[in-house]
Amino acid sequence: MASKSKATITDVARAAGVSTATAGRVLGGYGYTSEEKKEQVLKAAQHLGYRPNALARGLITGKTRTLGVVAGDIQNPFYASVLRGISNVAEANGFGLLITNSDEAQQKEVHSVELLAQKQVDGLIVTPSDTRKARHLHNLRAMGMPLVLIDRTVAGLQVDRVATDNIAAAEHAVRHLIAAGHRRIGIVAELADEESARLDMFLARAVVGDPIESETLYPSWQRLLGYIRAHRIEGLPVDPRLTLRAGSYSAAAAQAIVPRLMTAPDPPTALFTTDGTMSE
DNA sequence: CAATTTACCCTTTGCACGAC
DNA sequence: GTCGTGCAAAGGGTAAATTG
Repeated sequence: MASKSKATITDVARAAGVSTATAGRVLGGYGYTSEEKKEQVLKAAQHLGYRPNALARGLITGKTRTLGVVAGDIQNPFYASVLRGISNVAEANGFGLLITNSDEAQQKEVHSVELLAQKQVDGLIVTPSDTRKARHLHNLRAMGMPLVLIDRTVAGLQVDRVATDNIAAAEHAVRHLIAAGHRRIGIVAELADEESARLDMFLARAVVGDPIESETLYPSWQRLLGYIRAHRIEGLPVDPRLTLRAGSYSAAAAQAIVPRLMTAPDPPTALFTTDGTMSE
């Protein structure tokens, strides 16, 4: 009798001889209940194999106790460790997680956000794939959806963000290399070819020390900026020929491009990469 | 036949009432 | 006044029933 269709609060209430309200108060842990009824209800629930219906609960409370996460690529070790942390905190607070990949493509990110919003998540954690325009994220805020950005920011979007100071970190790392005696330090960056013109302009400005709006730069550009600033601080020239554009953050992309630099005349004595996966 | 209304899904919660 | 309990409504969307 207990197995056919799933037991509801009504079934438990009937078996325990109480109202659905009382059964609900025991099972949901809200309101007042006597020890006696509590025992009866729990016993009946156990016997019937009752499992709360989160859909119905969410319908009336307006909460799902579920968070949505849009990661770039969960196979990337960076996202894996970020997700691990999110998962730990969510679980400790009684929240579930819905995780999607954007593959760093905004179209997929928009699709993911829409899907998670339809699933009625209570909040979203997103690594925005485009730091300059993100209408869908602005819309989320306008509709009151709690939103936290990871790793990157979006121009004009006032929300909390968890990120590292990429510029300072890169600057620190490169100065460390300089202090160790290196004078020609190569940099392998994710930078794609189609951004080539913008990058050249960016490089030129950074090298002469123009103030740069660095908040909305991609992390790899921020690290490049840190690399350049370290040179400026230490009074070393930046040789553009030492800047390699891998086009992606994969180890394979780095492997394909680094030998060209190392076999050229006057090769670098140290290498700095803008992404952890490339240094493998 | 299309258009509109009703009935449900399952749980939580406001309200009323009785007991202490 | 506080606690314990039950009734009934509500919540968003849709399938089913009813209306014109």
